[in-house]
Order: sequence, then structure tokens, then C-alpha cells
Amino acid sequence: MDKLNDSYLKECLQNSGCKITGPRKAVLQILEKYPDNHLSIDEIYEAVKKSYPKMGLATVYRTLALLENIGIVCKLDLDDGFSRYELYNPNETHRHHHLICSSCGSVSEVEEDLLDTLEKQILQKNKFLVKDHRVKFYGICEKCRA
Amino acid sequence: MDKLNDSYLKECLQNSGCKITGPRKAVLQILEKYPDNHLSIDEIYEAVKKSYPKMGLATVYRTLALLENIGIVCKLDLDDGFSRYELYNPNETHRHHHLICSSCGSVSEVEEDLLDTLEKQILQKNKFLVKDHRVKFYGICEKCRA
DNA sequence: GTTGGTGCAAAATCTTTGCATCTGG
DNA sequence: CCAGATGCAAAGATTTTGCACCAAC
Repeated sequence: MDKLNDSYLKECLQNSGCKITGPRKAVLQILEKYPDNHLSIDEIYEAVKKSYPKMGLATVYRTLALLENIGIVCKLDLDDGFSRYELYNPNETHRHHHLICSSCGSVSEVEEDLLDTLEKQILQKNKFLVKDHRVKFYGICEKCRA
Repeated sequence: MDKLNDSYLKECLQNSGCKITGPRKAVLQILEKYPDNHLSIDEIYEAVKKSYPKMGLATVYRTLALLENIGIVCKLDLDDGFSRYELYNPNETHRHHHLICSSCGSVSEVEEDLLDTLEKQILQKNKFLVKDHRVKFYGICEKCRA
């Protein structure tokens, strides 16, 4: 798993003419370690410092911007004023959706996409060719409904 | 139109025990004047100052937060680092979708909702009761595709 | 007259940038 | 070795807050 992603990271970075560095590996490692946690920049920074103590916050910003550019991670906005990131799942062609509970604040995910019909309609009616989307659903989660 | 919204604002504010003030009317007036412009805080501030010169920026922030709380306006995130607001359409039960062109940056709207099926599936599979959503589509607009 | 609202300036946050130093290839 | 990457601190940008004054009701 680690090896696999190391080589995936290596490939992506080298294709973009970038170096494979300690900070970059460390950031990716944290994102792999907490796949469903929607970590904020600061949370990533704090977590990385444990394995890579000399990490600087600016480098976290620069690294995540880079990883986003080359399509390894995706920025997330959960309306709390923090930039959050999660790994792209290489099997996804479109971004998955997030379910945000208005009661407890928990965030879960919908793997299914199911917007193809809507996107086709948008192409026909609005002549707009959809390439990707970001979808957030607000509501009440299972626990809070009980 | 102006009268009508004045009384709508009045009703909403009074129901929340808030006063009807010059700044609040001025902000709403600007949002009504530019219904499709997705104005940023600063754009609203600059526009309001023309009709209400002593307007302070902090009041724009406070007013929009208030109007959002009582359901008159809706915050928008167009990924450019600015908070933007638009009026809620009282006829909409759910938020409409935004089409963001990756080429020219233009933002247009899809009035249709069309997520009912998906939201029913989410209720069944995830036991999550959807109350509202935010949907952004990224792609290429009609002009840029030509 | 009270209570809440406003303007201003200062403070707090998050993010970006400049630059000397370090490091991967 | 050299171009690119990093760490640190300073600067930028947006948003929030404290407080004296003002205005709805």
C-alpha cells in the first residue's frame, strides 16, 4: 500500500517535472492514513510534524496545492472556514458527494454519482458540457434521526 | 417590487426580533438590483456605499450573516476566495445549481433541481434525510465550446 | 428612554510570499 | 553542481470583535 502509493506519487510528480521530497511523501502518507477524515490544512500540518518534525506550514500549503494540480488530492469546503483535502480515488471519474449532518456536523460520503441524467439535460438545455461537479447534501444523519 | 420586498424584509426581521434599519434595507436593495451577479461582500459594500455612504464594511458582514440566518439570502462559494451571496428565491424549496465555466469563469444557473430521485436513494441507502443541497458543475459553457 | 445596531479601528485567522538555505537527481 | 523545494518570518487578505455612539421602536 505504502510502496504502491509511493510509486504512484513518484510517477505523478515526475510527469510534472517535480521532485519527490520528504515533505511531499509525508503529507501523502497522512492523507492515506486518515482516508475519511477530511483533514484541514492545520490538522495535516500537526499530523505530519510527528513523523517529519521540521515540516513548515507554508510547505503544507504548497504541497497540497501541488497535489491538487496534478490530480492526487481534492480540496473540500465544509463551510467551517477551513480548507480541507482528501485523496482522489483513482477509480472515480467524478467527485463523490458529501452528506453533512446539520445536527451533529458529521460528514459521510455517497459513492454513487448518479448525476449522468442531469448532466445530459444540462448539456441539452444549457449547452454546458459538464466535466466535474461538487455536491453537498445537508440534512439529518441516521443517528440523529433516531 | 421595492415596496413588496420591504414588507417581506420587515416581516422576516420582526419575526426574529430584529430592527429594520437603513443598512439592512440598503443591502437587500443591492441584492435585488443585481439578482444574477453573485456579488461578493466587497462588491456589495461598494455598491451600498453609493446609496448609503456611511455604510461600514463590518455591517455588511453582520447584515449578510443575519439575512442568511433568517433565510433571505444564501452564501455562495465560487472557489475564488470570496464569500458571495444571492437572494433566496421564495419559490425554490431547494437551492438551484451553478454552472461554472473552467475556461472563461462565467457562472450561470440551472433552475431545475432534479435531485429528488438521488435524494430518495440517499434516504434508503444511507438513512440520511436530505433537507437541502449545494451543487456546482464545472465544465465548458456554450460560448467557449464554440 | 432602552435595546439593539452601526462605524471605526484593532485584532484574529487563514493563506501567500520573499529569501536564504538545503536537497534530490 | 544546480534547479527546484523548504523553513521561517513577514506580509496580505478576509473576517470578526470591542467599544463608544446612534437610531429604531
